[in-house]
Amino acid sequence: MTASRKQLAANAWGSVLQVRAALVPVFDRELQVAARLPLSWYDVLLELSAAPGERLKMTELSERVVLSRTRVSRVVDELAAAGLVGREQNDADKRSAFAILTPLGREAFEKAAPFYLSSIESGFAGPLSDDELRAIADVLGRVLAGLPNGPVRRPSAGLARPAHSRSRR
Amino acid sequence: MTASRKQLAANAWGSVLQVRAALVPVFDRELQVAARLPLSWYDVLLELSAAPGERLKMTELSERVVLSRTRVSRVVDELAAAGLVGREQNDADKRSAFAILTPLGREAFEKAAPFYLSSIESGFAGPLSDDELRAIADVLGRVLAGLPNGPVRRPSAGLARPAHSRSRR
DNA sequence: CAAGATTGATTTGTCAATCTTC
DNA sequence: GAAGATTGACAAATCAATCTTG
Repeated sequence: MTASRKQLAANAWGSVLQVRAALVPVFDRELQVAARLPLSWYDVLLELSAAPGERLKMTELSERVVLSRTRVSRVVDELAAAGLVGREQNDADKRSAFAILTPLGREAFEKAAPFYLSSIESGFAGPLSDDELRAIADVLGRVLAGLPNGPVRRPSAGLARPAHSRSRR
Repeated sequence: MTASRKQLAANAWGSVLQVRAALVPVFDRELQVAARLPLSWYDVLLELSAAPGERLKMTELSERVVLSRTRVSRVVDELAAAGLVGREQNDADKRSAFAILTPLGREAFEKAAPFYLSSIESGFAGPLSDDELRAIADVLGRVLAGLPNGPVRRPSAGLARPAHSRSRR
């Protein structure tokens, strides 16, 4: 049974859907148990940690996080209420404001990250070799690069390096 | 900059999240425009088409479709209201009922499938070789196989072959 | 009382309208 | 009047409780 191009494509796409559907709820729970953070919070903290000055405009944030602009507004509200991020005026353009990581937020993220990374290893990466992981990131990265919106690359989704080490674009 | 195992894992996982987040809304819209079907309907029709007798118990259906048991109940309601699936008694076990594809449902699915497959090609598979598609399905398939719930394999997510041609496991 | 399935309440996420600043 | 962002109305998805049959 030689699979047609369409079948190959559909199988690959289907596997992406299934893996994410199976794993997201698991990771979310594990994170909540281990670090009291919902995945959506973690994602925002991660992106802020990785950003220069630990701050991003809302639009930038929603480009990086896998969340809509609207949703980001709400999540940042929640995070601000919890004291994990703050909002700061953008003097150059008063329409936009920065979301900025607080010390508490940094601490929360740094505590949570190892748990999340360990979830990824045990639920996802476990049975895969380094080369296979590289291949996935590479191949799916090319898919993203080909999309209208341009490549919205994330920092490793795990531990952020110190802010100044990232430049991008 | 040699990436650590954890970074590799996080990157690969992140790319899965991003690809699915970027593409699902696009495919959903394209399907609605082309065939007046939401993706969730399509998914159910697909699984029923691929099932022996074009019928499945609700639990079986929710194992195959990327939807919760609850959600499947509701989607099947909608599909039944639209005349695309019917419900049928299971005489062997009256607790459960079958969802079964109607002729109208089969027709709707067969009309929609080419559009969906073409979305997959243009939005996802486009820049990838056959081997790369195989690699993704294979590697992510192994991830799924390693999960507690056991591998929930889907039929090709595209065109279903006639019910009797599927046996597998 | 466990398995299969559905329903009601709640949460989560999105869309359209709005407000402010450029 | 367009860009950046938030808010209220709505749809989608999940959780807990329920009902029925085994």
